Amino acid sequence: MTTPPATNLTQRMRRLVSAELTEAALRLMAADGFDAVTIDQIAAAAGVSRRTFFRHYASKEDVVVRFLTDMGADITATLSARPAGEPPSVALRHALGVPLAACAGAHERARQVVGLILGTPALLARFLERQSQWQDDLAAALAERLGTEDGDLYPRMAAGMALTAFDTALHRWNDGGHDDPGVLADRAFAIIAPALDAVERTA
Amino acid sequence: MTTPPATNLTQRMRRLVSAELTEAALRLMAADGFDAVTIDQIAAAAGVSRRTFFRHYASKEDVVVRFLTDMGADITATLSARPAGEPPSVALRHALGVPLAACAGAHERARQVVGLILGTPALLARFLERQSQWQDDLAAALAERLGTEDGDLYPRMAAGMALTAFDTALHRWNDGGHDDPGVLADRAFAIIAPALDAVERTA
DNA sequence: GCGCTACTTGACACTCAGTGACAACTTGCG
DNA sequence: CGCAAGTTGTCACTGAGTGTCAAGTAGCGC
Repeated sequence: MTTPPATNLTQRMRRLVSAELTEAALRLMAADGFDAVTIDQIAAAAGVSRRTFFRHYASKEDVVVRFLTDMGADITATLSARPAGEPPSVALRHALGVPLAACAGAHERARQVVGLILGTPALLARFLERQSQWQDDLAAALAERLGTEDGDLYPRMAAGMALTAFDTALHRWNDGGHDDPGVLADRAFAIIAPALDAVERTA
Repeated sequence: MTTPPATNLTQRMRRLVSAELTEAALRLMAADGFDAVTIDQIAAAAGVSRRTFFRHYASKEDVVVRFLTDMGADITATLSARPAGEPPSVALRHALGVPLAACAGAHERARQVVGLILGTPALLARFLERQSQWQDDLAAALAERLGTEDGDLYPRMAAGMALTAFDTALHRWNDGGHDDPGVLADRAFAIIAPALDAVERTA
């Protein structure tokens, strides 16, 4: 879903270089920290020129955070695909299950990336900026689902609460907690459910 | 509160230069946009050298976002000062009332700064990073207030929900809405209240 | 197979952000 | 008056990010 099949050899080569760059970047950053690694080092480790790095990624943060963009589209698509009668709390839990499943899937790599992002101010800032985009998209999809009028604060609030639950689960999973991110998310969503599914919503 | 009285002349001069820099920065950015303004231009407009700019502010973003740091301390202090028996939704509403009041107070300037922040990706990222710090502090203060055990997700969730309400009110106030930020916040907090004040909290 | 177009790459040069070091100046205090 | 502390300007440097141009290679029609 996030990796459309590469038909051309040119496109496959391009993807290969991108993958080489992210792998080199993550390996170096895991060892020395985000700030200590220069783009020259990343490019050299991947066997390309510095200029080529910027043809694949817009910035040093981007090479770590890029995949979040595609994930945002998947999240919103998942929400839109949920049955119309489903309560918002359940639909949102399924939507945010997409990135959580990605964490639970690639355990070692995911923990490394999450730890790097949450532990680096510059990366955390970019991460939150992406989440802000997720919130806008989720709110739009929710408003579409529920047919709310424009002035209503509920869609954006619901999206924000769901992302708060996601964030809290992610933080807890990252520092110390050996729990599964899914069960942490379930606990977090149980807290916000009373607000998401308040009775007078349909009135 | 955010501006301790300057005793020394040296300190007063320093504050004056800082104020001159922020005013020059905001004036230039309001005209040409954040990215188009260089630090050389800001320093020149304030009548100081480029190096001096960096002795007052750590980065170009910092000159716009600095005041948020002091505000974070005020917010947490306000929360801690609320009566112990007060429900979390009310206490948090009062705490987040601090920055909202700052908006309602300096109308023209506040709208300018908020519009600049919400409309500039780099500034939005820094803004959200600061809010993430607010969330940590608020969660710690809440855990202290309620005497929750370490594994409990509630304090961080409650802080996140309150900040979601704050953010939503701020966004709505910024684009279009001529409402008072306070009443927007009241509407937003009414949505999250059922989750914040769930009955089995004290059990 | 030949040639043309499109795409990617490397190399060079440039602007701007941010930092370290040093000398000159001013304030605060004895 | 004289000294310690703090602020400022200048110079020099690293690193991020961008524009431009020439060279090389895949894709495709002839």
